[in-house]
Amino acid sequence: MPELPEVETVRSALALELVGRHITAVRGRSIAMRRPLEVENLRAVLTGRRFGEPRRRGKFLLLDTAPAGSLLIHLGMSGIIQLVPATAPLRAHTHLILELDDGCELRFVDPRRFGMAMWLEPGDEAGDPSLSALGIEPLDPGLPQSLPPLIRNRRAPIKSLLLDQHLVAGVGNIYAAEAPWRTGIHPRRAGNRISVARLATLATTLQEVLAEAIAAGGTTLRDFATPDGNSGYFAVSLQVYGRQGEPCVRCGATIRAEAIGGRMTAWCPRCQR
DNA sequence: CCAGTATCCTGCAGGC
DNA sequence: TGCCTGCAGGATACTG
Repeated sequence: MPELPEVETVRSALALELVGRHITAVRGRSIAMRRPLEVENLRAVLTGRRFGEPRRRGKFLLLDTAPAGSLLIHLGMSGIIQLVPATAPLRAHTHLILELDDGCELRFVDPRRFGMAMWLEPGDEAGDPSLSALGIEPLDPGLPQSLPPLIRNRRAPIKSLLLDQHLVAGVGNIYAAEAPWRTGIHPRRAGNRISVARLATLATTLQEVLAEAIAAGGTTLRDFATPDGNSGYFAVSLQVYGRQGEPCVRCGATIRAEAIGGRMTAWCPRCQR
């Protein structure tokens, strides 16, 4: 379940190793994913192209190529990108393989198929429904300013609002639990019942958590067997997520968990209000 | 417009 | 041990 930090870690790893590589062949099998994986189309358009600097928008990865155009990738919740020698054993559920001019392969693996990989023409980026609807980048320095007005008139639980990619792009279930815990805000608290000052603090805290996770990921990730999926969530200690039944590391109360907006959410009943 | 729920898919945990 | 059930999770379509 890659969130923004994992995607950013993949991006920076690819920035080191993928830029300048030519795509010599494209293999795979067209299957249904979040958006249909169309291998024929990808082969036609990608073969012979050269990778440029990879970008990230929310949890989307944009692998720009020359001449213009991008491979748009979302890792869903079980997606993995591997940059490995062509001789490396194939993992199960490897849906797309790009052969490169240096004997390596860029592989897209995704057992649960919640992810996607599709071609994006140069002009299509603004018109793409997924990308154009995305909200603010959480790491944008302006977040503490721009987040409060978006939350203040909403009645949904803050946890659900943080997950809404139209508001902030890239926050997933883990950090939507961690940031409120750090700030002492109850995940069920309605957006319009949180003061502007607290929302600004929440925004700053969110940025801190994400930054720590990215920093930790950068050190975790050495080869580009990239987020190994299993390598788990960066060493960044998750302090509430998944800790239901255990003592709160801040106050000792027992961490609770319930579904909020259909997503499992853990919180401390004592220090989150 | 907004809030809440069902849906896709597989791996894994838990129960018997 | 092994089978079966149920659940997790991101984005989105849909319902009220």
